[in-house]
Amino acid sequence: MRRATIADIARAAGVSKGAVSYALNGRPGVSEATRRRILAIAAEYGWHPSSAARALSDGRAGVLGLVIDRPASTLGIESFFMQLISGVESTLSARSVGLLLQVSADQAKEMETYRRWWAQRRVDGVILVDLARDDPRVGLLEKLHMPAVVVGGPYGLGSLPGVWSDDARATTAVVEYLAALGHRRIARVAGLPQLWHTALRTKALQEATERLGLTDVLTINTDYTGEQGASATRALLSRRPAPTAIIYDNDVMAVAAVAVAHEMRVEIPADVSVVAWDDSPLCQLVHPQLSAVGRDIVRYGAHAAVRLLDLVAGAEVETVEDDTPRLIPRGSTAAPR
Amino acid sequence: MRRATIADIARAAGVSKGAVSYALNGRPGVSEATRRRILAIAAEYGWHPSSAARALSDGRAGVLGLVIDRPASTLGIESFFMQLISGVESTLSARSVGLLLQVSADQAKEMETYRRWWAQRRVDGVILVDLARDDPRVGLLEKLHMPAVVVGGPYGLGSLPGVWSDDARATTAVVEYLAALGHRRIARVAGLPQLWHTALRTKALQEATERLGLTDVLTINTDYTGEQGASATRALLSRRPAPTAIIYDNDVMAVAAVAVAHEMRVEIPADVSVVAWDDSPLCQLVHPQLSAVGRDIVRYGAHAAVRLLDLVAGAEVETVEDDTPRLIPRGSTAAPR
DNA sequence: GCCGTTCGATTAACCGGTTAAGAGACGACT
DNA sequence: AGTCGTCTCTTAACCGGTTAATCGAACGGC
Repeated sequence: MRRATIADIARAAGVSKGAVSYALNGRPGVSEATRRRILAIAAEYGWHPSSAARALSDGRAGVLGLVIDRPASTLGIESFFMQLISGVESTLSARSVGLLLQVSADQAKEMETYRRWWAQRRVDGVILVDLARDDPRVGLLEKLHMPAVVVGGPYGLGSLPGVWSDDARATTAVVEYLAALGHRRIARVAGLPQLWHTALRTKALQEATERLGLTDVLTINTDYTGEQGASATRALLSRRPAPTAIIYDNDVMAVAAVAVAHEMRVEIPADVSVVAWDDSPLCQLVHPQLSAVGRDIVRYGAHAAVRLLDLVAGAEVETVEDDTPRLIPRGSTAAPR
Repeated sequence: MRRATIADIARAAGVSKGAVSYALNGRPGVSEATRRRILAIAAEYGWHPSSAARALSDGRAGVLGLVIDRPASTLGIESFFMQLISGVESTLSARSVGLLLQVSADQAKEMETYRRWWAQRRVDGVILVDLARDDPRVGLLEKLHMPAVVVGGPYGLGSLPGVWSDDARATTAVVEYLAALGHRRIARVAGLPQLWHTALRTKALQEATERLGLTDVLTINTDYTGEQGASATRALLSRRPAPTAIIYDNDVMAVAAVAVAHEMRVEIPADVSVVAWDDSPLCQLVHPQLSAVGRDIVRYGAHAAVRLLDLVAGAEVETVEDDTPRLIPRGSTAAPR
């Protein structure tokens, strides 16, 4: 059966296309009786407006875009993106707005995608993730005047609004907690150094350890994969003196650390305490369960989506701070031996 | 700066809209000189066709859809879907086709999404995942005449083409391998029982153990979460006699098993062998590394996307068998003590 | 010189909606 | 009775592409 168009409904109701459009959009211009008749026919036909026709006519695509440029290998197990997508979706699907997803090879491709999407009017705006220092994507989106909300901040946003969480404060809290437990040598297995949040955490870690008079802090940068997390952990645990606490920039690397500790006969938390950043179910899957810095990523994604929709609708949208991530102590942190 | 339309290009080149369309689509009807001039102007303007206008005109959305209805909590860490999406994307982005993603609450919502997407002409077709027995989605898509490719099979597909892998054969191979190692009591922590692949694996497991004269096989169904995997593992390891080998239906539950074994002072693989189904980087993150049944999920997704594009283009598409998953032995399997 | 082709371009309709402008019908008010 | 306003509905243009039909000019053949 052919999919119904507004003309089919008009014919069935014995009115003009225009009347049908008014009726279906709840606008004045048709009597209540006619409106009800038209709505009944539309429902019977299972009619929904053609997204293309509506987009062409009112200039709105009804779709937001998200580009992720991480390789499939790391994308798979790191739960952050899937959680974020779930959150974005919860906002969008309630409003029947679509989410166009692209997994990109690199930043150049990602930028090309923005240009194309915008020229094609395929999306009304995009959510930007993995904000880096001197990120060229910010300038591009500004130049295109393409609505965009950054998941991240508060620095490096240019004129784009962002949704950010205070990683620096959370880092300080973690360091203070570890120091209170008696740790003096804290190390960190960090993510990509060019990312803003990596840099912010690194800086906060340095400041906090300095202020508290801790020493021997080492931050090792990685690409977030379990392999690099594991080898960084091996390197750290082989130092003499070894750190008594290690902070990991994602859940995957922290889990890898548990395996490395096991393999090296190092006990968690007796010999070394482990803190994972971005709590996830994965952290509760290993033994001991991992103390983790957590926040509601699903809600974080939902917030970003709401703000992008507002921005697309023409509202003024300011950068906003989301909840500060907080430490959830579990079995992987304790006083050093 | 306003985004260029075909009319802008026509004006700049001093020709009609039609001529521009012919030139940009590589069709006859314009001279080579004019074509080159038009192409140069289009490139200079950064012109791309409005997806809405093109969709309206030729009836193709240039977008495929994917609905996943798992809760955010399990979606996050199970790498299957992200890998699948990466694979689908690798095919689609090469052809500038979009992927519309929806994370759905339940199957009813999912089916409503299909109806809406199709009526709205928002997608040209969909990829169906998590095929269940008597799956109502199959009948719906058939009724709508909506192009769809199922990731799964070969049963329960109705008239829809599928891309499937022979889980039964892989299950048999795993059982034979464990039997050859000397295992007599094999258990399995399975996924949702209504899913076809769960049922197929269960049946194959029963047949193989029966044929090999193995006993005391127990299959416990779960919802794929680490918690349920952990409690199923606790239950199994508490039995007397306990199974000497356990097969898990996803990577997350197998990882949870490692923690449970640790907690219960049960040694892997000396006391119990563990096999994970659907290998992922996660399996190599724990100690010992998990023997796993693996296949290239990214490629699997890419295959499904190619077939769906063919189907949308009007080709006859048959159900096709993908590579059979194969066991990758690592440190979690050995002869029983 | 006339006719039929071919080439290169234009014209106009169409896809399925939205919406400004206009046109009847009807009741209220002066 | 005439005028005005309101309500309901129709008409037609428009969004930005595609494409069948058409048209004019140049050219070759007789």
